[in-house]
Amino acid sequence: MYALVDCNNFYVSCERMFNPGLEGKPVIVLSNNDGCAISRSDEAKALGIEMGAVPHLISEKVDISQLKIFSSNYTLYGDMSDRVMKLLSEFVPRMEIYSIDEAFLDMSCMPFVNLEALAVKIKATIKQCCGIPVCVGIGPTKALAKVANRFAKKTNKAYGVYCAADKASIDFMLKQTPIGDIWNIGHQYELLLRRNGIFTGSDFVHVSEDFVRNNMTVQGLRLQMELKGTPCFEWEFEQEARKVICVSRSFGALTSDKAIMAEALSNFAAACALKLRRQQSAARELRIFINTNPHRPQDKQCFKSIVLQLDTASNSTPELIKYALKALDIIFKDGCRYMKCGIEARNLVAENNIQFNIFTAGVTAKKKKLLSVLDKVNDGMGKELVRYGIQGFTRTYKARAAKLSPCYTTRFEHIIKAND
DNA sequence: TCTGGGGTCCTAGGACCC
DNA sequence: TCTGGGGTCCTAGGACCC
Repeated sequence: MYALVDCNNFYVSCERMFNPGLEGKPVIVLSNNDGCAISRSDEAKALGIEMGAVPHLISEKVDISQLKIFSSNYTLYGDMSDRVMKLLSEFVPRMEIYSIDEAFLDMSCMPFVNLEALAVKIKATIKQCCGIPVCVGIGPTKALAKVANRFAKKTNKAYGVYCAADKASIDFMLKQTPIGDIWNIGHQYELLLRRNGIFTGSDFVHVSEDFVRNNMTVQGLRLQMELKGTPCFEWEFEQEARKVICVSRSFGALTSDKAIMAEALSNFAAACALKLRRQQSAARELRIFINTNPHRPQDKQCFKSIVLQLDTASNSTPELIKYALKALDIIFKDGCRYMKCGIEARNLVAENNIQFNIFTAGVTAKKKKLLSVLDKVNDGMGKELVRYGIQGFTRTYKARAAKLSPCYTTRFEHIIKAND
């Protein structure tokens, strides 16, 4: 049996935790660069604010003075997520962290436990210890646990638990679940299925396997099996090494200044190198890209990217910066107003498995030591103190984050003060 | 003024091999 | 009429997730 625990409106709930005045009010959290809404309180949803809604359109629709808006504060959300996950891990022998606000719990080795009662207890504990409301769905497969979770949220959020452990409760749930609400059925598949008269989870389960295979690939077939009760999605208890590592951001303002782009790209390359070192990988290939704003048809458009093969696989900050700047020299064009750039490390190998050549073998150990010292210093400080010159200090490209809340749990100077 | 960022998996089709 | 057959590897593109 699987349980899926999912935090309700997670980012909004994190903001509310440290700002109780937000309780009962419409609250939204914006994406990077304050672009669009990515987390909404129930009150904000009730006002008709959609996922992905952009602020200037929201202000046309609702009374903006009533709405509390926040930039996303990933430091805070990441730390709150760690706390929730740590608590969850105390209830079960094994769990899989699925995303920042969701985890699958392994309930298969608990034959004498009342799973629904356990779920109720988990929910209460997370609320009490972390201040975050969650819902729990239970089912014999991951997909059914997912559907059960959504069902709990929609039908009885206050109780927040649905146990789809037997045929009757599974059928009951699938009949009431619109096809588009099922995990792994996105917009395109929803349209396709509706065109073919499939409107609910229950309809989908009864469609022929051939139809599903032909129209939705083996992934669709696996999903159908899961909804019928046969597990096809495996446990992933250990976080597998990433196959691609990408760092990219939109700028706070459009720019045609190559120096600014170089600064941005250097910082993204440094972040990318750090991520590579954290998972003990090195890249054999880098893709560097720069984009103008596709939403401005009046501007000259430029979408350039280039893939560079590295002589020797690398996760070194100065190396990646060097390649990034070389790439920028090749693809940068004067006269375009750029909105975004990024770097993607691909074709990764294990760090201790790098094929050196005759020129690089000796130097690398020394470089590696230097970088590990640099990482240690920066880690100890909780922020990036030691940097390369090209990374700069202006950060003029920086994304907008006009309504950022404090890092309540990770910075001493941001800790809440109690009035005496 | 103005639309996120970071991932995964699968498939079709082309290049190339014997 | 009739232009091999069976592989591998790579890439681009499309679907999905939070």
